[in-house]
Amino acid sequence: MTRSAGLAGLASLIADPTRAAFCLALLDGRAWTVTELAAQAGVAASTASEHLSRLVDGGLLIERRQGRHRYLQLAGPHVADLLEGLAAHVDPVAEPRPTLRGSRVSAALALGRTCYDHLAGRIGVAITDAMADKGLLDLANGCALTPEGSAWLVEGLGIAPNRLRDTKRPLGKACLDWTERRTHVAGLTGALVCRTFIDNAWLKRIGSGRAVTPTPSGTEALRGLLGITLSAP
Amino acid sequence: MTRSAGLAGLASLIADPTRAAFCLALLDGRAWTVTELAAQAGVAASTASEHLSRLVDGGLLIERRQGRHRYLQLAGPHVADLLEGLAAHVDPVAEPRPTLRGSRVSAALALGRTCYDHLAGRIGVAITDAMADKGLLDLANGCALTPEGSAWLVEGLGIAPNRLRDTKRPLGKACLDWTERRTHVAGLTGALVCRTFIDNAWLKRIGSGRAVTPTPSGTEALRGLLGITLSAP
DNA sequence: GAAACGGTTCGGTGCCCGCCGAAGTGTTCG
DNA sequence: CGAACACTTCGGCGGGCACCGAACCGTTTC
Repeated sequence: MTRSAGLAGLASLIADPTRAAFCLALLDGRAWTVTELAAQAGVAASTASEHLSRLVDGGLLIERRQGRHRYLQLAGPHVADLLEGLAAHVDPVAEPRPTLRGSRVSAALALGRTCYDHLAGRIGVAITDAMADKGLLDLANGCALTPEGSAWLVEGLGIAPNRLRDTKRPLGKACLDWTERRTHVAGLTGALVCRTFIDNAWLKRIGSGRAVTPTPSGTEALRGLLGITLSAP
Repeated sequence: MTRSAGLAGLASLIADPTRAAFCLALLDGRAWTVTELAAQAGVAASTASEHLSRLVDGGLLIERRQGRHRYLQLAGPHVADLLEGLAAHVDPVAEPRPTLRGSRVSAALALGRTCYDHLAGRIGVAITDAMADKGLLDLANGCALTPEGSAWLVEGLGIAPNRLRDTKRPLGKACLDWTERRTHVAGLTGALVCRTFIDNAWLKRIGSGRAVTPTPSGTEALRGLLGITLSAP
């Protein structure tokens, strides 16, 4: 009885279209302000403020107050997993008709973007496929990291071995992409790969958005490490 | 925009306490009638009927009409995964104070039960732990099935190798148990193990409920195959 | 200090939805 | 055939909540 109330309470946080829009926007892992989110969802700032307070109270978001701004972001990888899991079960929805300006934006997003703390888009899928081909990931097992995969992260990417001993998070985890309709690697492995690529300046963010694009050294690294050559957009 | 509406629509199906109670009851994988679910949730049959129609329309449940009965069950493993994922994120809730009759029922459930199509409770956790100890599962990787695990399913449990080539479902998958607060193996592996134990009459259902208990031959099989000796309840 | 800005609080409005009981349909059983 | 049963449909009631604009508070800028 009380258990169903808890489940319903959690679901009701996401059951409003405006709050759902906030959650989807925040899935890029960055921190947004109240006004930005209000504009994104098309509601008044007062409405957004109330919704966001509910999401914070419900534990889905955390807030960081700074001057006259209030920055909001997802409360952690578990929330991102939760939202991804839900979003993956939404039946294939009618795509909004493409606009001229919209298609340029979505072309950049389709090439590569952050999905919370890992990579998605064509780049994310290509990395996943290449790692699976080399026996580093086991796609039949929910993108599990193989022993060879652990070794590759350490020797190929230069990740400290103790970084792989996260007690809570699964090493490899499948995340369903909604532009490619393909799974790509998330979990601790996805986060470490993304972080390495950004830290090494192999990928850089476009503007203030979540889209990312390879730098020249990144294009080289993708080919050298994984044999990936991205086709033109 | 339309994407957030889809996400909100899916969440709103679970956002009602009565519908959430239905979903939790159906998580045992069996088919229930409208009247049974209405009694379980404490609402009128007419109310339950309307709720259940919504859940069917939303794709979470499927129905099978048979005579004057309407049997309802989860639409598939993906729905069970979805609900498990949500339920796992509900913050540790105040346990309902135990009643005398209730404690006997929950003792049986705590020992062993079906959780959709795999095993949960102390039996489910014990099997998972034993398989991990023998190197058949990789707990750090989301309960992924190792190559040794595949071989064990075929040679130890007598499962046909082609049964392991399910294109869609992950082989191993972690499922969080809410009585043990421990992960246990789900996914295709969990389903095959559960099915083998039931088919071999190593476990039998208690009454019409979802609780299961080992038979004498099952106690023997648990010790012989995995070295498991269950302590008294 | 004044003006601009980001955010919050507060009334008020309208809509949606969960609930029930009563009446109706179809099935089973005697 | 009639009674019991499982379920559905309908009307009506009540509560909750998403939304907005206006007023207000604190910060930044000029």
